[in-house]
Formats: sequence, C-alpha cells, structure tokens
Amino acid sequence: MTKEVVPDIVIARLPRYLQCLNLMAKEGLHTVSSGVLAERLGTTAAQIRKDLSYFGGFGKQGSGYPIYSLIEALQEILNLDRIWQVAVVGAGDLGRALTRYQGFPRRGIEIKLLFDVDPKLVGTKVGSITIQHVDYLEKEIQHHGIKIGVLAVPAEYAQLMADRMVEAGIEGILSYAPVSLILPESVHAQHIDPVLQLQTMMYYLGED
Amino acid sequence: MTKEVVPDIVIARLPRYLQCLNLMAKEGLHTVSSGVLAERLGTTAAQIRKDLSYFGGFGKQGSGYPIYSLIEALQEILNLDRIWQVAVVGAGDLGRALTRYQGFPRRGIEIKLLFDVDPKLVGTKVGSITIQHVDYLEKEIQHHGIKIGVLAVPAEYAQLMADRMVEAGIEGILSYAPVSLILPESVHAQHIDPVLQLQTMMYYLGED
DNA sequence: TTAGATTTTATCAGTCTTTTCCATTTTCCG
DNA sequence: CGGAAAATGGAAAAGACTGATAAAATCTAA
Repeated sequence: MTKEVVPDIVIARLPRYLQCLNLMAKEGLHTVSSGVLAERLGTTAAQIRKDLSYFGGFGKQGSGYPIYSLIEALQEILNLDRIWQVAVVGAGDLGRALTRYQGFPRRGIEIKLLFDVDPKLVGTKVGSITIQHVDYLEKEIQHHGIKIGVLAVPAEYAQLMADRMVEAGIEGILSYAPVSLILPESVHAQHIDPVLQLQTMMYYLGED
Repeated sequence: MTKEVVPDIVIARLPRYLQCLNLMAKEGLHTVSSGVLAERLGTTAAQIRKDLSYFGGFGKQGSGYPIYSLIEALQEILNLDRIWQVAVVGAGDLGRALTRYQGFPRRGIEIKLLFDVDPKLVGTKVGSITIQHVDYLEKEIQHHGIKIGVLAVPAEYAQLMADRMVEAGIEGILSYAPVSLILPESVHAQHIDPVLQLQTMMYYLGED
C-alpha cells in the first residue's frame, strides 16, 4: 500500500532503456528478454528486471517483455506522453546548436524560448525561434508556464541566470555551465560538462 | 600495502571538487574546510573527507585543506599535469562547437584532429584545425598517438566510428551520439545525451 | 498433452556507499 | 597561557543497491 520510493539511480536508467527499446522497435522486434536488452546496454539482466519491477510486472515469463507496451509504460512513467516546452538561456554557439538540435523535437521536447543579453543577437532567429533579451526572461517563462530551463551561458553568469529562472517558476535546470549551482532543494538540476567527464577518464588512462 | 581500489564513483566526483577549488583559488582563498566546500558543491562534508582520504591526508585539523596544494594533488591524481590530445569525429554543428570551445584548451585538453565524411567540409578549417576525411582516421590517430576520442556523429554511424577509433588505439571515448555503444571492457566510455537527462528530470516534474 | 527449456518475479544475501561517531590536532580568543 | 571551538581522519554502523537463487509461468516441440 505504501508508495515505495524508487531510487534516483533507477529513474536515471529508465531513459536509456527506453532509447534502446525504441531502436529495437524500429528494427521490427516485438519482444525482448532482459538478457538481450542487458547485452545491448552493457548492463546486467538482473538489474533491468529489478528496475522494471519497481513499476509492476511488464514482462511475461517464458518470452520476455513485449516491446511496444513496455515503451508505452516507460513513457507514461517518465511523463513523456506529452510535449515539454523548454527555455534556453544563452544564444552562443552552444545555445544555438541546442536550439537547432533535431533530437529534441523528435523526442517530445520543444525549445520554445531563447534568450541572450547581446543586442546584436536579440531579434535574430535560430530556426523558427526569435532570440529575446534576457530582460524578458521572467515574463516570458511565466507567460508560457515553462518548467524546464537549459543554461548555456558563461560560468560567471550561470548562478544569476539560474536564480532568475527559479524565480520565474522553473523547476528543472539542465546546465552546461562549468560551475556548481546552488539551488533550492525543490529544483531538479542536471549538469553537462564534457571537461569533467574527460577528466574522469584521464584518471584511468593515465597508467602508461 | 595492498593498493586499495578507489570506487569509480569517487573518481567521478574528484573533477568537480577540483573545479570548485580552482574557482575558490581565483577568489583569493587559501584554505577551505570540507564543510564550506560541501556547501558550494551541494554535497556533504563527510563525503568529501572520505573521498579525499582515499588518496591520503591532505587536510590540517583545525583549519581545513590548503587550496593550492590540494589542487595540485588532485591534478596529479587525475593525470591532469599534462596536455591531453583529443580527436573529434563528426564536424557538424556539435563537432565544430566542441572544437571551438575555449573551455578545453583552458583545462589542458587540445583538440588535435577533426574528421568528417562530407566532402564539402573536408579541407575547411575550424579555428586552427583542418577537417580531414574519416578515411584517414586510423592513420592520423595512430600517428599522433591519441588516446581519447569524441564522437559527434549521427546515431547510425556511432558504433562504426567507435569501432574504428578503438581499432586505431583510442582508449577512452566521450560520445554525444544518442545510442548505447558496445565496446571492449578496456575502453572507457562516457555518454552525453541531453535528452536522457531531460527525461530523467521529467519523471520528477510530472506530478502537477 | 506433456516434458523441457526459457524467462520473469520475488526474496534474500552480499557488496558497495554513505553517514555517524569520536579521538586527536590545530586554531582562535580572552 | 589555557580553554573553547573548529576541523580532519579513521573505524564502525547504517543504508542503499546489486547480484544470486528458487519458484512460478509460459512457450515450444514432439
């Protein structure tokens, strides 16, 4: 009866399962066993079964998991059964590349707003989006009721922009800025920093 | 005497500590306690102390950690006390943005090679790097003895290019392609996929 | 229809991580 | 100088996650 809490680390793996399942569906498969899925994902069958079992029994003993209904179930669990609108702050190389990235619309993510401070950029378009001045950040985010923000600004402005987004009602931030952000507990943050990931790698590559 | 194994997850946190320490050094601080560092990083003091203690006692009771020498120690642990050369495969929006990214040279990462298949791109320059045809991938990587590759190609070519990089001697791959790669155990791989991170977030944002 | 192979599910044991506790050392301040 | 406060580092406890095992269900083929 008690709504058992699903560990964060399990949630973080579900999108990867979904990605792989979508690929398999495109290949024309209808059913997959945890063993096969594990091999494609580089993990273990037991882990996949355990992870999925947090949400109920999707599989059929003897045959495995029906791909289509598992995809649907995961999409519902992750709340992907709708379009999520996103605001991007920072229209430099990175911000513009993200705004043009076709992988977003293909997977239910719509870049709705794009902001920058540079007056030379404001008013120009990236794809179908017009770059707006950050002065309008709060107003526009509130107006569209956007809950997810992407930070693509230099490190020194990241905390300020994050604070403003939170103030405007943003509840999740994906940051590309190379700094640690200090945010309220209630805001979900994720960081992407290729340098940090490469540095992690260098530890292991060093012994030569 | 037994060389205790440091957990992967600890290694993955060290670059973040280093990033924060560098920032503090720039602010003119000389010493930092685990508590203050933890607050800036959004973690706990105990975890930082435990992580650092895998490598020895860097701190001084009563005052904390001397920032400069801790930075140096971490750089040495992570093998950052030299320039790492990197090859980028894929010169689309993303590959070019990465090649231009100033954060790499600033932190000891040199993009040395950039490849693409598109004959319209081959021969053109991105910053000071000339785009080469992927036909020369193996030869060039071997010639320069490069150990780290960055994948910035469409999903359907990612596995093929990863295989070729491994064949050429690459030991670590940072992939931006939205697929799971199947690689030998000996190759260290990291993935960056903003969609997966956003989807993880959507699970938590969904209850509204 | 039945036997055997396959595969999930649930449970439990084991391992890995994190947190807590505390002794010790250093710093600060009156 | 001396006591209180601050801080580390190690040991141990607690907690979380993963892997293994047994049981049940399904499928396949003869």
